[in-house]
Amino acid sequence: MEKEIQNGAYNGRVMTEEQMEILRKQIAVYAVICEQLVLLHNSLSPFHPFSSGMRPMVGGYFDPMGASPSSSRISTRHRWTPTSTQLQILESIYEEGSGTPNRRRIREIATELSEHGQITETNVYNWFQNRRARSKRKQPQTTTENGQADDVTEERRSCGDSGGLESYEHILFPTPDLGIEHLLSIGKFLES
Amino acid sequence: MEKEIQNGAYNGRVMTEEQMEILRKQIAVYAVICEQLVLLHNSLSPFHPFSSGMRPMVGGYFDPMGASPSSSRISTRHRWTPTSTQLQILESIYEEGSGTPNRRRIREIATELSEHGQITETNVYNWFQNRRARSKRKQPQTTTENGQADDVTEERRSCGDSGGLESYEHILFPTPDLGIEHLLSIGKFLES
DNA sequence: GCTATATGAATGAACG
DNA sequence: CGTTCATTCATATAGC
Repeated sequence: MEKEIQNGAYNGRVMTEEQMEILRKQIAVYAVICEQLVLLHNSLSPFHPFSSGMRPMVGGYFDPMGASPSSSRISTRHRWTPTSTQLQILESIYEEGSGTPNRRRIREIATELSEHGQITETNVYNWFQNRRARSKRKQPQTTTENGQADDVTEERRSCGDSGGLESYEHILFPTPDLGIEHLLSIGKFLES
Repeated sequence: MEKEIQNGAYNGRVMTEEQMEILRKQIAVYAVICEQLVLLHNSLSPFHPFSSGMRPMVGGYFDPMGASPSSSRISTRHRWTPTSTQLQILESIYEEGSGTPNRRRIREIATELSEHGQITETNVYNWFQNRRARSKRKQPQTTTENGQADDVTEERRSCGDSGGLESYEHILFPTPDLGIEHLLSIGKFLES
């Protein structure tokens, strides 16, 4: 079974995939920020806390997306997946022994593969990187085959209590001083 | 995490009443925005909703401010990961355009950042190198043969028509490139 | 439904 | 400095 959403050649939506991804990320960010801000707000303003209206998850507010028409499958395709054709080409190139595709080569490959589906140079780059790393890790048993081969394979998994947002953790304030009025207008818009 | 704000515990904080009011308003606005955004997020990403246990405890490898000091807890991490505070500083320094930090500058930065978490000069050096390299590679991402990188000034890439979302576009697409990451950093910053 | 695995993507560190 | 490696995170798919 293939991915339901495939490469390009489809739209009718007013947002591109990239835009959707940006939207999703920002939403996630704001959601995280909010949690902290509500706490902060309540600690600063004990007289009129937000808790009363702050019941987003359990509903009871007003169902926003319930009746939305286009809410069926908003396509959460964020991760590129090579098509079978692309994979074949990639594999064959990988096996050619040109272990290290240069930047030019990457570009060539990307250009070639773009005829078989949506792809970017970054995708190609990542694919080769991952391919190589994976091969190395899976088959370190060339020389030290028997005996002690299987030491730690999958062990660090236990510590993975990540909050899920680590990879975005690099930056600072979007604008030095985000105007309150601006934010307030947004807030009011959201309320209605 | 606990809020020890409340009365009397002013640790030399210097905020005027006006500033406090501004802060409160911004918090309130963000809280409202968030409420909606959490809903939106859940509708867009049914696989990992924020609803239940939403633990934004992201880079919790070790406590930055030493609330839980000492002990051998911190020895499990091999790769340095900048804390949110460190990242903010690094980003701001990077954006200052100071270009190539000298050894001396590196040392200064490292010294400053060491107050916000474990860091070495090598970390700082690597960070700047990677940051620059990454930025450079980001440009040829566009497959369009537009050529000539569009200079990033203050131009907003508002994509005009976007259904019922046009009112959001100031916040949803603040900058074409590093919008999300900035925002996320705030989220992390607020955690501490 | 849940967890387990595969794999694309992010990023710190190292190499030349 | 540019490129590459190693580790980890994120998520889509599969198996229980």
